[in-house]
Amino acid sequence: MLSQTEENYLKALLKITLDNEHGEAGTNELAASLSLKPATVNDMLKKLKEKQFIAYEKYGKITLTALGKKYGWGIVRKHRLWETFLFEKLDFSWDEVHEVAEQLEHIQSVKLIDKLDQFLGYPSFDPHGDPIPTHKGVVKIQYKKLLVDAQENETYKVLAVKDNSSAFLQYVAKVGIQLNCHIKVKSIQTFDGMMHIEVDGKKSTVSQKFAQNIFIE
Amino acid sequence: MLSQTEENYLKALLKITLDNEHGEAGTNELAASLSLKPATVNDMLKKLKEKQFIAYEKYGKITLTALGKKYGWGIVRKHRLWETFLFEKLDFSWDEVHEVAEQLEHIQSVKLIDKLDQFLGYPSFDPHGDPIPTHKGVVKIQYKKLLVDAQENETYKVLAVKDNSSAFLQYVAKVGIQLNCHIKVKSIQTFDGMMHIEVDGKKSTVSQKFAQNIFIE
DNA sequence: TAATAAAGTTAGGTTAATCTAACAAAAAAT
DNA sequence: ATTTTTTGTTAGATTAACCTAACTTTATTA
Repeated sequence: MLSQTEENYLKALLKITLDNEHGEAGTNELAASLSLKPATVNDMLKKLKEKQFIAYEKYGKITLTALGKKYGWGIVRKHRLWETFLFEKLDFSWDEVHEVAEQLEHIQSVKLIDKLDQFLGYPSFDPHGDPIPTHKGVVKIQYKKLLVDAQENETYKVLAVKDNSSAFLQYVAKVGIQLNCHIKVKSIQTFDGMMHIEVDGKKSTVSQKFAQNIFIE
Repeated sequence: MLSQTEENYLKALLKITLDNEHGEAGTNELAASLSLKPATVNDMLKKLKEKQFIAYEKYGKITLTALGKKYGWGIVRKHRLWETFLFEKLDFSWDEVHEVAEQLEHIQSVKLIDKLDQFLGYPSFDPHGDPIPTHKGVVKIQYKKLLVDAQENETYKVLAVKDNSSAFLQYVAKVGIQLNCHIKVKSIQTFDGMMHIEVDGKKSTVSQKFAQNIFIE
């Protein structure tokens, strides 16, 4: 069985390798993502390699093995199911679910997760619009289009958010954006990418950084 | 904030001090209850005293302070609410809830527990018939009568069970005993306390040890 | 009450997960 | 093609939570 710490490493590695082109991660990158020092991470990498969760040579890049991906996706599944539970059943807000799910994702009980899945009606997406893997394994629905790629005078539907930090999600909520809502792009400032948008009749101006974190179609 | 380990010590101490006459516990007793060595426990006792959760002098008995009791009951509350959730909402059986609740009780989020309490309809008892403390604090409903104290040819209602081990609970279920069901005591063997009982028309013979673990009225 | 047993303590050691400081290798820039 | 910067590694230390072995205090019993 994996320790909570090991689980967190696998989850972080999964995230990084999915974001990066070649499915690779580096020691410093991983350390930053876990708020740890590279030296600490280096020790753990040896352990994870030993346990066959990662493939990795000295001074080389890190990749997850099939086993590592399996465990990583398992944690993501638990995280997203718990987020859905908190949001749907316990009336947690969008930005509150993540922190508690970070703890709940480490509970060890296959039965618990499968029963929770059933109780929630086998949801396909979590409150942030991210897909929930089934108990069989990976589900990979790739959103490609971001608000930053939008064009003037077009209307788009919000599918998911990229950043799950509570600072960002509170901002998102303030602008009136929810999952599946429609955003009309009024105008885009070519100089700095600032965007004038309208959501349910409410007008706002958002930064390029903001627009890089909203998935649309 | 308390570590999971510290929480387990406080929970065990609460249990022991409630069971013992004078509200006291001993190092070896506590060690046995946690499946640890006395030397290990001794170290932790110093830490818990330092943090003002227990009162305790070298070679003396251990008692919980008001602060220690408060935390201890908080963990019991969480444990029993999660057990109720697993039993009521996720269809876990009587004997399966304990193990998973042992993990869930350590999740840190006041909001989570209060929302869970609300979601469950502010239950007063967990699936074993044990009272659930409110968010204000301690609830102490003392059952005094055990099946072992029953008399021949009388019928009793089951209020709770004392032992929560899955071996015992599976046995209880096999005999047909549920919370609030009625047990008719047909006869009692004076030599060894063996008891012939009937539950919903189903006849069984149970040992004195068994009868010492069923609360009745 | 003295001997024995039980309960509790201390000292020293282990492992997992972290750190800092110093070093080595690889990549980027001049 | 050197130098510099970035990235990654190693060595040695720390802390929490555990252990064993040896010891001390308190309680029990003969």
